[in-house]
Amino acid sequence: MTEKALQQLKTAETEKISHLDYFNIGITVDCVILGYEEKELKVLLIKSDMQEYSGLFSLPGDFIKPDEDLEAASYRVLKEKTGLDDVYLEQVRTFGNIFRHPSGRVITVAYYSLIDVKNHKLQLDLNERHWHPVNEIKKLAFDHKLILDTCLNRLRQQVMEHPVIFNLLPEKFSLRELQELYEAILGVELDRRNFRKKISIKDWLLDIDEMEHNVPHRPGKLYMLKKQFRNKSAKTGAGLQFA
Amino acid sequence: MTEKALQQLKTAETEKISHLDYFNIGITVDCVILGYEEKELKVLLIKSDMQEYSGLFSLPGDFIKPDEDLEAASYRVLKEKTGLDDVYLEQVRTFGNIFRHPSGRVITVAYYSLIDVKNHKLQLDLNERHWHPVNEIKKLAFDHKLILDTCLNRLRQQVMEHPVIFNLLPEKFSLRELQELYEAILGVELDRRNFRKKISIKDWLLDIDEMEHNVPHRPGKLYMLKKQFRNKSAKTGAGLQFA
DNA sequence: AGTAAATATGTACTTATTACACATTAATTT
DNA sequence: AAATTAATGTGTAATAAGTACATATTTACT
Repeated sequence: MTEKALQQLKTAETEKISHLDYFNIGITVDCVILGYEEKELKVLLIKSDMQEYSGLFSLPGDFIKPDEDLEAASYRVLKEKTGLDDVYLEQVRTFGNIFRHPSGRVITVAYYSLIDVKNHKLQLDLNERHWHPVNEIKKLAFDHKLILDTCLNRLRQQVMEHPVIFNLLPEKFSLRELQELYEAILGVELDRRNFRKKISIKDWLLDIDEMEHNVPHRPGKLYMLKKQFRNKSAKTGAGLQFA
Repeated sequence: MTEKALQQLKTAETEKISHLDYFNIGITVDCVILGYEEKELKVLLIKSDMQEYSGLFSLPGDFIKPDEDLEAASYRVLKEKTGLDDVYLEQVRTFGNIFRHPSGRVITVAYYSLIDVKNHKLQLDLNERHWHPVNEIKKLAFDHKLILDTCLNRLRQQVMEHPVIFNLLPEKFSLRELQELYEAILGVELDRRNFRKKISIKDWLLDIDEMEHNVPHRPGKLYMLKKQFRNKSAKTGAGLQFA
């Protein structure tokens, strides 16, 4: 940014602050990368490399590069940590308390994404990256527990209205698997018949006329998410009903 | 931020970028300040002071100060532009495309707030601040039209679930006034009986046993928002229903 | 052949949503 | 004072959605 340009940025209210002050704030993206394994919702965490938080885990994140769109930064972090790039990713909220980062002023934009754990071969032992069951997480570095909880709440709001969680499942799944996933996310038990009725009304699923294999009981039918809903942003439609 | 602290910030992925690069991004808050006047939803805009956008209006906003919480910055902007501080204010989304600001890299966090126009004496002629009917706005400086639309969509999502829009009305109001406000925000016509039924189920309103005055027809009863709902954040409660 | 464990399915009850019409009240006009 | 105007205030029937709940069926396993 040139000095001339900076002049233009200034308004009457801000003139007292110098260039260095303005631009002395770091901006990061932090990603809540969620997976689903063994009937549990899990989040990808890395060992914090900061002394202040030694022993604690934190969300993967990185600084935004000056020549990189905000959204691109979130996809980059996701790609670097998981190798995946064609996934659901949603911006949730920006966190900017002064003292949220012990080393200085850092504002972070939080995103969440949902991925199929089995579908990506992650080097878990390297880089101290691990999947952690979200229900067992008590404390994280920085304000990352708050960020995690905020993202989980947003996910819970989205989940019944939008077909967002299918990235957490394999391509073909049974209704039981889908119901168990909903139960894991919402933290409640659902009635099987009512669940099926509600899902069937949504008209999200394609009956592919295949059956489960290798289950120690009667196999269920398999379904896929209809193509038109794959990897769509949750932003689609607001759906206000009010006569 | 000290050099030592900066070292701690660096991760393997970011080491190639220098301090100056990291911190060469500006951060602002932009506020969509909404009011309601003459049965129209209006937004407070100021004349853009940038050559690139001469003649266009823009949202009020300002740089975040290094020693100021993000949220505090949004309240400060609101206070500076309207004189009000005890109002509903909600963070909506952060906008960070590279070229969204012609003078350099500026990421902005967007908020919206709702205020009672009559209740604050704004110096409209000074500073080129004006109320503009939202429905007549075709173009704004920067990406502010996108920001405005995003905030309006968020407001429309919130409005039936949370008692947020009462800041747009005087303290005492009739059900007709309230319905007209909903119609202005949602852009639809509502059935009077169904509207009243729905509002009465919410149990937000207090019947204060007063009547309208100075209306050229039969006066209606006046209501107030119950105290427990005043100036609450829309964040309260998610309300998932799924048996 | 019998048992275990899950699938698949329907109905009655309650609650919410929608569409729709008429008598009443106060101010204004004649 | 009576008539007119323009809004308020209210209820019901029909449809749709949400909830609680039980039985027969299918496959794998022993």
